[in-house]
Amino acid sequence: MSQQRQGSTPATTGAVPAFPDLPEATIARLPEYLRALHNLAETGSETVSSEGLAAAAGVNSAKLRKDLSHLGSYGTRGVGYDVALLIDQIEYILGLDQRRAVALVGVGNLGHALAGYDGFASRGFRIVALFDADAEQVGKPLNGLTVRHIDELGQAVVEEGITIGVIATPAGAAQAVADDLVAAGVTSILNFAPCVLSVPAGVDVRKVDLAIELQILSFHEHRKASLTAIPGGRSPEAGNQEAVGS
Amino acid sequence: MSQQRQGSTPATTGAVPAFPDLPEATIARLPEYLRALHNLAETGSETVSSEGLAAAAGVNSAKLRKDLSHLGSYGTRGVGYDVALLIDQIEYILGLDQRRAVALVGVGNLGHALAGYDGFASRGFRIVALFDADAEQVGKPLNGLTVRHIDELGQAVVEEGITIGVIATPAGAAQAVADDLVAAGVTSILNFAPCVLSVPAGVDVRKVDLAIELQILSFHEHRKASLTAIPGGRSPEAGNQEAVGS
DNA sequence: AGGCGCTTGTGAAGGCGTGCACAAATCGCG
DNA sequence: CGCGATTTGTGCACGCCTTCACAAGCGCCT
Ligand SMILES: NC(=O)c1ccc[n+]([C@@H]2O[C@H](COP(=O)([O-])OP(=O)(O)OC[C@H]3O[C@@H](n4cnc5c(N)ncnc54)[C@H](O)[C@@H]3O)[C@@H](O)[C@H]2O)c1
Ligand SMILES: NC(=O)c1ccc[n+]([C@@H]2O[C@H](COP(=O)([O-])OP(=O)(O)OC[C@H]3O[C@@H](n4cnc5c(N)ncnc54)[C@H](O)[C@@H]3O)[C@@H](O)[C@H]2O)c1
Repeated sequence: MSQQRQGSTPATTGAVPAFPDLPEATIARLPEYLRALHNLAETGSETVSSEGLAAAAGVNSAKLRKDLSHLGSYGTRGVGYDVALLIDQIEYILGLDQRRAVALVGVGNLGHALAGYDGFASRGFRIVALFDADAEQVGKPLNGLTVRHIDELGQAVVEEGITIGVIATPAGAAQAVADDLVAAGVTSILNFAPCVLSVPAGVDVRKVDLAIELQILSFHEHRKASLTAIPGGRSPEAGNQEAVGS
Repeated sequence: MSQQRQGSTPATTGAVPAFPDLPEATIARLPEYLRALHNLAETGSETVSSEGLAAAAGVNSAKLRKDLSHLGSYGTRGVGYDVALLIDQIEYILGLDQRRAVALVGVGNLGHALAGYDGFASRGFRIVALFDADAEQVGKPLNGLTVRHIDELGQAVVEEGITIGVIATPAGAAQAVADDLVAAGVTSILNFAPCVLSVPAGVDVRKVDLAIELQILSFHEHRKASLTAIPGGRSPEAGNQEAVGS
């Protein structure tokens, strides 16, 4: 019922580690560095110091240096990092030089926005197929693609070489869609539905839940308010305002 | 019948610490617990064990117990947790009993989807105002609200009691919008634009970058592929290219 | 050629988070 | 009323991550 998180992969062969196993925290920051580097490249910068790049990415410079050191030594002491080289390096590590094919399932409110988003194409991805279960949607053109029925998923995954699936269906359908994606051969899923997905080992799932983000912000608002306000905090039992329901 | 006092919180003022300072990691999981609890409540469950709730939320049960223990002791040994009580408790901690007012800036592709999303309303938030800089958009009705010009932001924040702002504008405009939001009195920002925002201390920013999520998945795809493939990894300097699918 | 200033790469320390394992507490039942 | 089954709450150890601080390396200037 769990997902992701393989145990430590012990060295199998004594082969050269062509693929350094980076810390998860580092991996999560590489895309941010990459975006900052692309911005720098556009402004004509040839090199950048760890301090400069760290500022552009919003992180500590020591952290950035340690992150990059995991990829190898691509900086020059006294000078900094070669912007173009570092871009290639990070894009290679992230596997972006392959322009991965992505399938989007659920062409509703959110799905439409995602399908029309050009920020994916510019950052290494191609949405190559759209799916929905609603007969009303199937067949409609959308941003150069035609919405297909979910039954064609398996076929499309093979034909288009899809490795990543995006779920933008209601929560109730998300697990079924995930099962379909896995069955079709997809091994990475980005889930926008507010629910926990169960997938086999070897399949990676990342979840984006906007309501959770807002709730975290709400907590900090609450905390900030309780500090500036009168110290007497109240107890939650008193049900004056109705609670949220769903 | 209410106290969330920590057993050992010495060395403070005599004031009661109505607000336990939870670990960030715990805070980030509370919304997930809350969602799982609402699901359980709908199925009629009165109580739930840490094991059961942990499974529903997709976490380790020990972790869940430790998280909840930070809120106080709201479980009963040998029985489990009272679902309704725990919901109230978490909603109180997260400050959701106030149904926070949210402003959405940028009514474009993504903004339309967000404005029409009912998942916010059902989880403690009210989008009370929509803003855009485009004269074309201003004045248009959208999901019961009228799009207003960004200049009216300051006024609306006061009138509507807005504490959270959502930025759904292009990256180039995001910093300016953030400045406007802060100037208007907003102290929490959810940013969808792919850029780093600079805000004064005391203002919280959370960022959602979908391309980053995909890139992290891409990394794992790349890693998985490099394991199953021929061990001889290549160096990225060689500017070759390989495409998936065809 | 040599020195100087700048920047990287990293050892070490500390903090945070996780998960195990178990004592304490509670309920149900005979 | 006591006992066993069950489940919480938590002490503890371990590993990951962050941050500091600095030696090593590089280029430039004199
Ligand atoms: N709209 C937003 O801004 C937003 C924000 C955050 C999260 N979400 C989440 O994203 C998901 C989609 O939201 P939405 O507003 O687009 O909903 P929606 O109802 O507008 O769209 C859902 C789409 O999924 C399709 N669908 C349903 N079952 C399917 C199945 N089994 N296979 C394929 N397609 C199926 C429907 O036909 C519909 O077109 C929801 O889980 C929602 O909670 C949406
Ligand atoms: N569309 C998506 O699915 C998607 C996904 C991920 C991230 N994003 C990001 O979200 C942001 C919005 O994306 P989009 O596709 O909706 O873009 P969009 O161009 O469709 O919409 C942007 C809107 O912002 C408005 N705007 C511009 N400058 C403004 C300002 N100074 N003040 C107020 N409003 C202003 C524009 O008038 C427009 O209506 C972008 O940063 C994009 O990278 C979008």
